Amino acid sequence: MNQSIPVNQVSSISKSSCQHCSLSNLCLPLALDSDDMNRLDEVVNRDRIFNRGEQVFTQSTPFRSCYAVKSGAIKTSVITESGDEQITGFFMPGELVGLDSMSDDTHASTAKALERTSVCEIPVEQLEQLAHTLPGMQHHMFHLMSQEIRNSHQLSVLLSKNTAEERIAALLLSLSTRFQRRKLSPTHFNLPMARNDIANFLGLAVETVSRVFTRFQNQGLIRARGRDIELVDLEALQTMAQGTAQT
Amino acid sequence: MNQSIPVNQVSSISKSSCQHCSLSNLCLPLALDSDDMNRLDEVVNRDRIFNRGEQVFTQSTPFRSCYAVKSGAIKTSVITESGDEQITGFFMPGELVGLDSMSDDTHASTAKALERTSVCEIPVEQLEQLAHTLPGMQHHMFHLMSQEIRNSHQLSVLLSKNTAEERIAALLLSLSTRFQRRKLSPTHFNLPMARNDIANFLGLAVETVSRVFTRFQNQGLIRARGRDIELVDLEALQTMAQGTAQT
DNA sequence: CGTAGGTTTGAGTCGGGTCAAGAAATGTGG
DNA sequence: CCACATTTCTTGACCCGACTCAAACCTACG
Repeated sequence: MNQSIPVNQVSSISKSSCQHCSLSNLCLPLALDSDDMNRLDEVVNRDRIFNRGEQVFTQSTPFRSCYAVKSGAIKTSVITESGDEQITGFFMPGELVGLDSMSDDTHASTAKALERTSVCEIPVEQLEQLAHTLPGMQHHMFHLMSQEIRNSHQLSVLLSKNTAEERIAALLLSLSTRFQRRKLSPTHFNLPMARNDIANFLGLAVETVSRVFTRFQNQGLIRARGRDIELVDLEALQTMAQGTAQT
Repeated sequence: MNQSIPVNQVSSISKSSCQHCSLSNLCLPLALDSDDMNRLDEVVNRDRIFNRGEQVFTQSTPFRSCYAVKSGAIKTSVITESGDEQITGFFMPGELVGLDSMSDDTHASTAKALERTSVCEIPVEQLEQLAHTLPGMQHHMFHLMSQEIRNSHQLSVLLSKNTAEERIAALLLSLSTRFQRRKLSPTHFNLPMARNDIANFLGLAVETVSRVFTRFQNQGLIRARGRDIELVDLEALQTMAQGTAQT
């Protein structure tokens, strides 16, 4: 399904570049002119592929790079001392992973591919260097990081104020808008993550997630067959997710 | 209690500066040499005072500045469409407020003084400018922002994985380490916020917070008289808050 | 085709929310 | 400085949403 994005996967033909990447309007170069973009191109390590379940980076290991998702999907999570995992975010094509680690020299979280995923690796050192030389880049980095803060705050709101149904409605809508941003159908898509991951992310038990999905189905809000999801009644979902800004 | 911090409150005598501020090891200048610090000094608008309950900035209003807390305490919160408030953080002296707004030209949250509070106002425009000229400054900004992301992730973990008791233990310990960082007693301090705020922040009902406080008291973990808190059994609190990184 | 994840459904329990009502603390004005 | 008002905090009784435990059912894939 995600394969419909025309990213440069035919690595042999013509060196790929940020300029020609279909995700450039979502990813880093947003504010850069074509000259600056070439500078960015030089430091990016393209064509890194991870299979489902493989770790892109691991909590507490040295922090070297951020990663921009090209295709596929990634989840990030933190492991608590007591050993259990809390998923802190899902990252789709065009989104930048690893910003939470820029305060330290080790990764603050673990990133794992949810499906076969390709990423661009961007060494931090060069990134900071670049941000220093290009004001637009610095501004964009600030932008992305503060966006990340907001997202996390939104998650907190969700976790502390909303019911299971509201949380799930909100997640579905968030995914919907993100698919739309990539010019894909906002009402019919495949979930990149398992029920388990959804439950973990939203602070629920798997069983609860499952129950809510079937409840939504019975109410005619969605149609779900495994990971294949169709949002039937967007309106209803939106009012249900009420005060929940979409990520 | 907080008055013990020798910040420059006698505004008339000698122009105050970042260099002489007792909080400089917590606040912005961390990575700056004295020359750079002078540059910072020039753009900082000192001596802004807010009384308890006054707003430092308001969600959705134009974003112009970040604020470093000099004395007192601030809470930030986001208001959902459905009208209720979610507190996203408490900020103590030496901490920087407003970083979540750097992605937009309007504030992502509202900041309100919990008690009489003095802050340094730092215009963003100049801040970005400064970060651009001073690599150390840029790095420090990245550091602070990613720290903010981590904190927020920690909050998410707390909200989705921990019981009422664990959440409260974690908050108390977080406050404790922050007092300690300022060379104040880590075991005996005044809560800057009301029970209500604690409840809101931790996703609990006020009643629950109250109950847990008295339970802790009965178990001999703390001694609480209103906002006056004494941590009696740090050990026990720490094991209770187990997999919870201290902010 | 068989095994292992992943997903769904049911039954029972409990942590923490809600509602209600005092008790303290804090503020206000005369 | 005191009487009153208002907010904040505490305690109790009750209830419900979501968790746990348990078991069956898919579906993908070697």
